[in-house]
Amino acid sequence: MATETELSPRKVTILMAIIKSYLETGEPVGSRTISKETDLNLSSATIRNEMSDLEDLGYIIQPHTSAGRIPSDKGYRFYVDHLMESKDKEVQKMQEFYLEKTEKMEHLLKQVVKVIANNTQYATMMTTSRSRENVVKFVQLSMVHDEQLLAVVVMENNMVKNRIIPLDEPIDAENLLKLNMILNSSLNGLSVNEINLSVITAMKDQAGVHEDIIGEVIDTVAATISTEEEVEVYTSGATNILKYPELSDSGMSHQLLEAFEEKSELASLFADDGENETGIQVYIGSEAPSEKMKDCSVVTATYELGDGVKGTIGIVGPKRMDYDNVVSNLRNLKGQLDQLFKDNK
Amino acid sequence: MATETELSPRKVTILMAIIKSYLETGEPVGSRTISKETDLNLSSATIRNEMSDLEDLGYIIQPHTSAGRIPSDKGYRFYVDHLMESKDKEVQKMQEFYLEKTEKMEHLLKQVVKVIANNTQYATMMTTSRSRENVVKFVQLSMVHDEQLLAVVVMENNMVKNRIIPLDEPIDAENLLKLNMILNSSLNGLSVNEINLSVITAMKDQAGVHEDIIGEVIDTVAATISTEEEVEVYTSGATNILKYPELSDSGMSHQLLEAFEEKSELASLFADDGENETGIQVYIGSEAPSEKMKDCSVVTATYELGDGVKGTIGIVGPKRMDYDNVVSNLRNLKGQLDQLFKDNK
DNA sequence: GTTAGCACTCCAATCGAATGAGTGCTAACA
DNA sequence: TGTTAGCACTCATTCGATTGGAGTGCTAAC
Repeated sequence: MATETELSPRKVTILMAIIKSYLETGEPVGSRTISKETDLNLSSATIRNEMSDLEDLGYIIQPHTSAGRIPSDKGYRFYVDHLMESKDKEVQKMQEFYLEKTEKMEHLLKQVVKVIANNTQYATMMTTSRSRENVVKFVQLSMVHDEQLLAVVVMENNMVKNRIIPLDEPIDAENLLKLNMILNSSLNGLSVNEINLSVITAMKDQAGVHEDIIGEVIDTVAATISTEEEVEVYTSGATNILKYPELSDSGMSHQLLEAFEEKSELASLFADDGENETGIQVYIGSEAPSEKMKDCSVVTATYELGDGVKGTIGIVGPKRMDYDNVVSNLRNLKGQLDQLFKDNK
Repeated sequence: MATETELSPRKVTILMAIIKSYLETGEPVGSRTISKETDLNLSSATIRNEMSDLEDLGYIIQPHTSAGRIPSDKGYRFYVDHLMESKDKEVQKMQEFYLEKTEKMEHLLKQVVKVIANNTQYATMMTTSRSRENVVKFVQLSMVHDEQLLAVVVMENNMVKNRIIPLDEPIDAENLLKLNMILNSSLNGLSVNEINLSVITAMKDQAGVHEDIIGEVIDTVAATISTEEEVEVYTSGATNILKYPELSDSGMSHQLLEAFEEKSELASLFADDGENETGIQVYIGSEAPSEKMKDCSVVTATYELGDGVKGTIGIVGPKRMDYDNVVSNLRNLKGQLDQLFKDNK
């Protein structure tokens, strides 16, 4: 990073002070303020000179002549990078919260978004990556009724899916047992995309008389474990968006809230990302993954949720976001989750 | 209804004209407008006299001196009642839409709220009544793994619930079969609140050695079919609230959107209601079920969704709502749903 | 390199006048 | 008795002008 050569230490101090003040107040910050707030013992005139330089370098912006300065995207970027570096060494300010142990992933994720949204006061969403590596652990067909067959599929990560299949005629116990054996011996240990035509044909051969039924069952099982249903998105605190005038005044808030309502859209935004990096990522303004969020900042983090499932959390707030708090929350969350899944193992 | 004696036909015409105009424009409506719009051929002065009377009677309100009149809650109420009556006789304006057939209730409900929210442009939610009459049809325990027991419960309405129970030690096939028999013979045909302590004790007695396990299983089954999880709320178009200035300007919109985000809260609002009446209900202003909605109107309708399950839909919009359109949508929905469940049967 | 001083810019708030929609009332009319 | 024309009055809204203040940029002196 070329920042060291580009900015003198004094400029860094001033830039940080400007951003800090702006994060707190939301108002453009003037030279006098900086002169008083910092312990540089410089007059406002000197600060003005430095600020003029900082503006030329693109770190701060003047909304209009005779107003104070506000950070540019580049300024925020500098602040965030600086923050990340320094926090690696320092002892983190701990953000205290606890996650209750729970059996269902669904509950855990709901809890997580709620806690984070509450702590940060920003809109929060979380989704799990549909890990295609997920493997069938157990399949079972049962007769629920004369004309209804219940198919239950348990995946390696303990996700359970089920479906009721209507039948024309009942299957007797013997054949049911046989079908169950065929299904389990053929499917167990296979991931969704390993279940190809040849596996299916082999099963149908074994099924004999009930070939047609097994076809339907397979279809059902495939649909059941298909990825489509699998991607759930959990959100919380979407309405926090309305708390920040810079977002709620423009039509922006409407679009953002719609995005949070239309969860499927969100999922795709964050899905691709975080494949390689599992750390915390900060997207400022135009860096954000969606055009809709160009006036926002987005912080994402990806976590291991055990059994090869990855979860991505995303926090959306104004550019004037309390990055410090958000990042320390996400760091703490990592700790919590890691511990949770270590214990569960 | 005493309206006929209270209001002369001419007053009715004027009142309807006022409301109609206000619904369209959202602006207070003056005497001149009415004089021109109606075919009563009366001068504005006469209209003014009549309007003065209507105000004394409480049907319309003047927001401030020298402004036009807007309908009061009582005025809206009159309009709506009048609308309902007349529409019973007239041929309904048909609101065209189609629901795709789908297997899962969940999908159907998601579709319904989406269609209605789109058609009306108001915030829409739907929930199913936790019909306590629901009865256990089928229970099954299976060993998924050495230390994991899968419990699946199917209710009479084909709702399927499942849970994985961690075990300390595996159960052998023989005992598993026995447990399954005990569970099915004891529970099948019972509704949730018929499963009381004596039933449970009886089962535990039969279970013998595995008493402790059956206790846990029962707890799980109870939790599984407990009402808590059962009430799902589907929403769509919540952000439509922002489209109506009278709601979005005051802090109102924030609260409303929060309510729509915190779905559980909504559920309880509409749950009690509609037990007796299965028709369409209109709540205007302070009649609305929640303090938060005192500046809104709420239209609810309850439907039979087959197998004794009832669904309640609720539409929340400004008092200046297009009641006509909303009601005809809900009427059409009733037709669609009835047909859908007739076919399925 | 730093500082004091000063002219200048521009936003935001304030005030007042003009505007116009709409009413209430009165007197005349059928 | 019901209807209408006319007129004075009220009040929200709009617009422009004024003002105050915060902040800058520049220059000259330290």
